[in-house]
Amino acid sequence: MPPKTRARVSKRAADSGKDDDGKTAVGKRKKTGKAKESSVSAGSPEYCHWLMKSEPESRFENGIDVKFGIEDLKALPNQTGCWDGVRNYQARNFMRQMKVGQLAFFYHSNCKEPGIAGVMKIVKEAYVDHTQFDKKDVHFDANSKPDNPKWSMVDVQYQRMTKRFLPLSELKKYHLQHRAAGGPLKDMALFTRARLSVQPLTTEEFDFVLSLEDKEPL
DNA sequence: GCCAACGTTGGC
DNA sequence: GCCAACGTTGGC
Repeated sequence: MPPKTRARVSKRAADSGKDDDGKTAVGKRKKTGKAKESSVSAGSPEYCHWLMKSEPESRFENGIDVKFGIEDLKALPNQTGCWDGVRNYQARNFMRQMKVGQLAFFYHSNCKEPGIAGVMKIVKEAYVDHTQFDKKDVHFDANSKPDNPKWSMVDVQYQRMTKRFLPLSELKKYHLQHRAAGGPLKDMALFTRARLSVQPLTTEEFDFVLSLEDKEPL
């Protein structure tokens, strides 16, 4: 059985050279079992902003620490890393829609204070996540074969910290307000698709969240 | 540590 | 292709 873990990033720097060409992941893919694969072509909106979750606090999975917070991304060469370890089809499919230059929130999950810590940029589009073939990796997937890889990743580069940390609790208050009275966060995936580790934001959602930087905490 | 929510698996 | 059982996510 494939590991069904939350999305997580390794401490690996992204520039390690050997990546199978970045385009294979985006093109045709075989149907893989029963998981629903949303497709861009089927009239779904094309998103251009994202939110990606990772855990900033130490947690051990099979004896391996999966901690990877925004400070860890910042510390990598070129402040760039590959977002490996995503083992959920919807999350993977969103990564496959990402384009170079697009912005994503770095979200801290499963920690003291969950919320948005900073902004990063997509610097390489989807390509094969090599950790799926690595028996020693937490995210090894015995069902995935190199001639038909299941999982993809993108490279992200640190851009900046948000001017202040934007806690989940605050975002949730806005979400509830907006759901009741209308507003940009009424359908935010963070709340409507709670467990999705890579998720899209509309421009309105993204801009509204960024505008909170300059506001007093709610 | 609890547990609700929800994605995935597998029997039928 | 349905759906109950199972396992994981992730806030609290």
